[in-house]
Amino acid sequence: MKSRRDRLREATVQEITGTARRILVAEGPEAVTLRAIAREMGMTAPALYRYFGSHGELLRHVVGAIFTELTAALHDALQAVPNGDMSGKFLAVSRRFRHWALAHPREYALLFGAPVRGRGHDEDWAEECAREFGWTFLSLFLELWRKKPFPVVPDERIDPVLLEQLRSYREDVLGVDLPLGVIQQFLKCWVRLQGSVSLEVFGHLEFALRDAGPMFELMMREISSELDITYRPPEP
Amino acid sequence: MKSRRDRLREATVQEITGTARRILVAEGPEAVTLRAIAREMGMTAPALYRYFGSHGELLRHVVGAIFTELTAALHDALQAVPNGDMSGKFLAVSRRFRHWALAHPREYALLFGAPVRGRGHDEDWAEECAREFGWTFLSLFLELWRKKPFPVVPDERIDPVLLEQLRSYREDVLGVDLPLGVIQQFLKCWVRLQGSVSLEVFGHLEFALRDAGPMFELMMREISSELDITYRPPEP
DNA sequence: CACGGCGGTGAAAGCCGTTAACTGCGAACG
DNA sequence: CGTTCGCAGTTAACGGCTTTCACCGCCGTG
Repeated sequence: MKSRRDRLREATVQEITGTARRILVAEGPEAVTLRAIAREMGMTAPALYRYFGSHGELLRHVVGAIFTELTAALHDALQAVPNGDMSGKFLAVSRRFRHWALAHPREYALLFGAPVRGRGHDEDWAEECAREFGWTFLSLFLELWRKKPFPVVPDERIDPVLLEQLRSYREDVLGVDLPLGVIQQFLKCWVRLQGSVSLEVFGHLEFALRDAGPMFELMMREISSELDITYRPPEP
Repeated sequence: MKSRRDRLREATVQEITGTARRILVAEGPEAVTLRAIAREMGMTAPALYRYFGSHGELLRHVVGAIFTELTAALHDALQAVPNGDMSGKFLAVSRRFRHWALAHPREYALLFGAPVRGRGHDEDWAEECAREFGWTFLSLFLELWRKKPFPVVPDERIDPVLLEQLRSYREDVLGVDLPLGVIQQFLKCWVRLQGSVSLEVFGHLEFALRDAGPMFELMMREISSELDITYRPPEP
């Protein structure tokens, strides 16, 4: 049972992360200071210490919130595709990820740039949100393979050093029963996907491309053929 | 003709960027403050304004210096391979890039993370260094294609939006005469290369892999086959 | 030799995070 | 109902940060 106090507190926490994020979007990451947040809320900076142990802890909380929003966006894209259509779901989630990143570059930079080190007494709430985010893509990938298996390299043809890591990831983290080649393929795809999105968002393709969309679609075509997915161009 | 004053000034500039970088490596990017640099040099912070217009300008100068060092590292790797061996050169440069990034994660983050916006009266010295860095890889790629052409998609089968951008990049920036498919292939490879290195350096593969080396080599194998290169595993 | 400009200083303004002491006010308990 | 306790918030202050300003000594040039 939540007391009135608890509800108020929770609301304040939400207001804090909300204003922090508004400042992030409007004025960039270096403008997200305790004083600025407090100012915008009609408070003073030390009051924020009633809610977060430090500036970094607050930031990590914001990171967590953004992660869950991103996850929600992916799920939204997922559900907009009819349930049998695995190819459609895969393409939709991938495109939604890129689209979200381009629409929220500063949030993306916060989530996927050089990480904010150190953790508070939340231990790892942000980490938990990040894991959940990763899981939405991974679970889709695994479902895709189960429903419509694509060819996968047998264990004997995987680099032994890599094999061992894949195995421990499967056992210790996933706890599912799958060929390790599937996990290898997942990582390959994920690296290409997030890699290309990161480069684009951070502006590292602008030296040649004003609009990297076609390059992204080209990659999606290649990935689709690797996964035995029927590629369809985006709608709009 | 450089006067004595000019030589002294240049030496001081170098000392500044040197100590800035030492602090960056030892204590992280947020520790690279004007005061810290000045302290380490036995000066006071305002003195640095004789050399750089602002903290950001100094940082961008450091970025430029690091870019040229990275470029030098790539050239070093290049020349260690006998001159005819294009496959060897391509593999060597790619691996050296990853190796340098892993050996200098903080510098890498400064160069390839979310960019430091705003420019000083240098206009774009750092940009110039970045271009030169990009050019070392691009020129190698083009030489590779000229000496041993790999199959390339004809213009008609390139996305028209992409085609236009590739064309203007070729005309306005490169000024060379090549099929646009070559440039498309270059961008595809570069995105995979830098994308995977960025993810690894920023720790975004640690959720599954402790050592991403084998994944990188797997990618190099795939790229090699796309470029008709004879893959050879790394030496050590 | 005089002097002007360059490299340096200290002080100060205005940010920042963080801590500490203090103050009401609402809720809980006797 | 009255007391008390804890929580949200304040002000003041410390130290560090960038940046500007006024000042000063010295070196090289004319």
